[in-house]
Amino acid sequence: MATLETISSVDTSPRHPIRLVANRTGLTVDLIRAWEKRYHVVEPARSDTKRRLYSDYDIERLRLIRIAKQNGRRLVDVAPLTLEALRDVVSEDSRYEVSQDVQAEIYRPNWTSPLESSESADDIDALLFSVQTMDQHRFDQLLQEGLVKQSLPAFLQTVIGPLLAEIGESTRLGKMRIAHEHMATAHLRTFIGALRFRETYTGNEPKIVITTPTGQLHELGALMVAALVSVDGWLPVYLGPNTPADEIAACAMQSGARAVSLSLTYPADDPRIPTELTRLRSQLESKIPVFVGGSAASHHHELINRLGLLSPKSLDDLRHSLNMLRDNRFQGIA
Amino acid sequence: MATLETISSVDTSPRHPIRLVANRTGLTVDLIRAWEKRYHVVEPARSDTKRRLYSDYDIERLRLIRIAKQNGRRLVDVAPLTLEALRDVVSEDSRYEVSQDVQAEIYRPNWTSPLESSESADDIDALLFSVQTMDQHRFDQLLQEGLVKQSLPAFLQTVIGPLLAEIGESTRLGKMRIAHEHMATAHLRTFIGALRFRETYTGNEPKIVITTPTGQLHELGALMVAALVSVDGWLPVYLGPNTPADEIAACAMQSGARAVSLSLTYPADDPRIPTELTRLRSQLESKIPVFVGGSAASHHHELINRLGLLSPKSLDDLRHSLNMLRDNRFQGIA
DNA sequence: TTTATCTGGACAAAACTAGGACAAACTTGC
DNA sequence: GCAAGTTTGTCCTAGTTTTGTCCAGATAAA
Repeated sequence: MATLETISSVDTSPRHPIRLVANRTGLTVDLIRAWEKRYHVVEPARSDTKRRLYSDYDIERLRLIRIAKQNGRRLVDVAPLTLEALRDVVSEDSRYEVSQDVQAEIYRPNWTSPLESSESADDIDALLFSVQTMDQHRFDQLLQEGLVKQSLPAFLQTVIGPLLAEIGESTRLGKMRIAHEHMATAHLRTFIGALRFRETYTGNEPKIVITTPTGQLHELGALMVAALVSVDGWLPVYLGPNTPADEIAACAMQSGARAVSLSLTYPADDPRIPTELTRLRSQLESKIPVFVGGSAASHHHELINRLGLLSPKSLDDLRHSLNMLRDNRFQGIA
Repeated sequence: MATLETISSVDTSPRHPIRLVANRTGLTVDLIRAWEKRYHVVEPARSDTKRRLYSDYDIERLRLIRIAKQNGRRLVDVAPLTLEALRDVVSEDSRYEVSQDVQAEIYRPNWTSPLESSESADDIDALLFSVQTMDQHRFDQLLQEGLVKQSLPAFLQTVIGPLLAEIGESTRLGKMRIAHEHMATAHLRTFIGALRFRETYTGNEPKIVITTPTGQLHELGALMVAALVSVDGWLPVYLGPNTPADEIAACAMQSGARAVSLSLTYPADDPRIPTELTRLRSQLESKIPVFVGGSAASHHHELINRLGLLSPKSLDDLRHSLNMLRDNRFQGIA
């Protein structure tokens, strides 16, 4: 539960000086102050000597407002919005289309006393049921609702991850048809892919190449990573599944990426994996870390260590390492 | 903020400044004002300082009028129309927007001949350039802009189709890296997948199962079909690529689909295709037509005829057949 | 000491508004 | 086929609002 708390909401503890906020958001120091003066865009806490101290929440709001302005919004209109409302606005605008967002209250049934621990479990059951009845519309609806209820990282970890595991298991045991699995996978591909549009783009984000190596055809894990890291201010260079090592390296070079993330799921013992990982590591600058995740990563534990690749224990672990790297506090292999 | 109402009707609350409207519709600020001055095309609300504030309804009208104009309509004629009337006009025009023979060529790209010149050639060049420079943000932006300029069917046929052919060709000739192709494919997968959300859902739509058979891993063609048919009031049951025949049939049965559409692209001569198509046809009710499209469909011409499958000559041909089927005027094999 | 941040105000650039001018493209009438 | 009229996109001017940048003097941090 403690870990869930830390990832389910944006940190509101005030600690960042204005200079850092300016660097992180791409705004000038003067402008941040002017916005505060005129529209109370953010009202940072103060140190005992009146220095402004911004929280992660403030920074995220400023980044979103910058994007909203770029999209043609007026400061007056966006300044009073909450973080969630801002996300919606930016998401809607950057897609140039009617928002697909659904207000959770309308569809949320009258659960007067939901059990805390099983709340996500109920969601997953409902999702599984909609898959088995091939009710696509309900499936999409449930995904949207689930996302409204919690933050994106929490949603991916508590709903999407377990859902994928359940669907895979059910199909393997014959409780569900391959057709059901296909439908769910296709919809999740669309859904998670669209999540990246919710996030902001300033042009200053550090880049990370995300893909799966040759032979690995399942891309949902990689796509989840892409959605996840964009929350933390990275720009994912997403290449889809099944990318040869040479191409990954070339892409990292051309795009100037600061990291590479691979996802291994199935088949776990593909004989091409050692070759590909070795080639990738040798062709990449050594200062660029390679993260290897996914359910099949543990099958290659020894190889990963030998090559000096990184194998985060969880999505949270990956996020943490990337945050360190982004802020130039990365220490390499733990 | 978008609520559920947005799904069935368009929001009329005024909140968008003119710059944002210009961004979304592709019109210039001057032009929007000129249209208002001359024909009262839209009469936006005003802020307390006389700034124009447009509603979603206004934006949708402007977007449709832009398309109608591009199709040769005069402003005087379309300016007074309601949103619904405009939709009808645009939908009717889009049927004749592209000449039949050009469509056939594009839908079934000839990999050895270069792209024919068209109005969209500049757009495609810009898209190709953004792929080669790995400028993902620009790529997405260009896709959005392209979609604003014309109707969805026309956009898929004049931009997306040729773009895919061009990328494939460039990669084959070594002018482009595999990494570039991967990035473009991944983004297009997200983009086209998200298009289906634009359409409305009443629950009464006839369903069509859309997928690719075992061995066919490229799903973009199938996904384009899914986006396309939803414009004409079908509900696509999209299964992603690589679905076994038994599963397609089971899915069609469970969902009560009235048609099945398959896309064949690569490899064109996969030995599993005859078996799979035969199995599918034998397991499906005979009244359910199976459409087989994609660049590799012509390699199986004889097989398709023998099994009584349908091979539309173009995306427009497919749309036409489906419209007939939807209205119960379908005559079977042409 | 030097550098960074603070407040409050000044100023200028950018964006918007209204009204009108103009040329290119298109239509109509002969 | 040509001239006259109409339609339409773009541009201009001048006044207002909104927004970004800069400055001065004071205080705090490195």
